[in-house]
Amino acid sequence: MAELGFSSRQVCKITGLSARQLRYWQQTGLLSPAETTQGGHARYSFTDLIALKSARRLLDAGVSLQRIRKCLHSLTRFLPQSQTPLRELSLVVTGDVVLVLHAAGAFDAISGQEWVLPVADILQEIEALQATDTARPEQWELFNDFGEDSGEGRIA
Amino acid sequence: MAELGFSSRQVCKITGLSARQLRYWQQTGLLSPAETTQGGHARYSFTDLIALKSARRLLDAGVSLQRIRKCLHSLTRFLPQSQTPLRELSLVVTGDVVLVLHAAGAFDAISGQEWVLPVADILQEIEALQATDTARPEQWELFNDFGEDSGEGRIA
DNA sequence: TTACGACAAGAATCGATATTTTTGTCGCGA
DNA sequence: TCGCGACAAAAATATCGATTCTTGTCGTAA
Repeated sequence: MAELGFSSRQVCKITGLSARQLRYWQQTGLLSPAETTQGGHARYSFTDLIALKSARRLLDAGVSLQRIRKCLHSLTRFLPQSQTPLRELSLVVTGDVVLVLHAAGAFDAISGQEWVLPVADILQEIEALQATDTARPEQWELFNDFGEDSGEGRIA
Repeated sequence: MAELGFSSRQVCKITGLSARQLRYWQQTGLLSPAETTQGGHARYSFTDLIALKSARRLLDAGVSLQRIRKCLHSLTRFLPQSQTPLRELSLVVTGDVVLVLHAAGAFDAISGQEWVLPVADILQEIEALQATDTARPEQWELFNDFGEDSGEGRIA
């Protein structure tokens, strides 16, 4: 039976999560232990550990459980699991958003929208629109030329 | 005088912004035309165009003007302009956050915090903690094994 | 045409409160 | 020891009204 997996105690130690959390997450269907002994004791798999540890990280990064659920739920829609080896993903987290970075771009884990503004490309875009005209771009100055707290934000 | 720059009309055409917006943005100090004719007419530089076009994109991506201001303001703190050639940046935008992607990671344009979870690394972490034990990791399944709308989000 | 001033509709933000979630703690029984 | 049920504190979310911010539109003047 020792081969069955990790006990909740072990999981707590490894993941840093509390037993209460494991129980609640199981109740709410976020993650149930891979197996259960006849006695009704949890046995978490190694895979479970990875999931739990990641969830823990998201929590630490300020993502609420609810948001984690949404993200997980959405990700299955946008990531045909066969396609991208999920182990190679990077999750970029801010208080409000979980972005998934893969090969080329990035997208919001909840909406699935892609939102990358390649700043450099904008130059070409403008040049394309105005093949004429004399002024030539010197530098990208969107974020330059204004002091610390001189006022609100100024572009240029 | 034609060399001075772009007229507001031209800018509107190129950027897709309205004249009203240009005026307001100038009033609020977000972006003023590089120069002004004696007659008091705006002359935007090419650099201005880039800034405006980027701002437009951010708006389109759902970022409010106020947020754009904050981002711009914060970015100057976190990006010593000499350091990173801003033209090489990518801005990743979601409804609430503007992330700046540079070389290695990503960070929130407002807080400046870095937030990347390299999913793959978590495996090693666990392995390090548990050099023993029999269960071996098969795959990253944090986002697998739950149907479309079978319930809330389930990890595994 | 270009800019300005003024008014108004539409958005976004802010604050305070109510509601729901998540987690800690305790005692009980297997 | 492990899990369960129950209660309560803490956290997150939702809601609603009051402000404030953006932008469109119009009329006027240079």
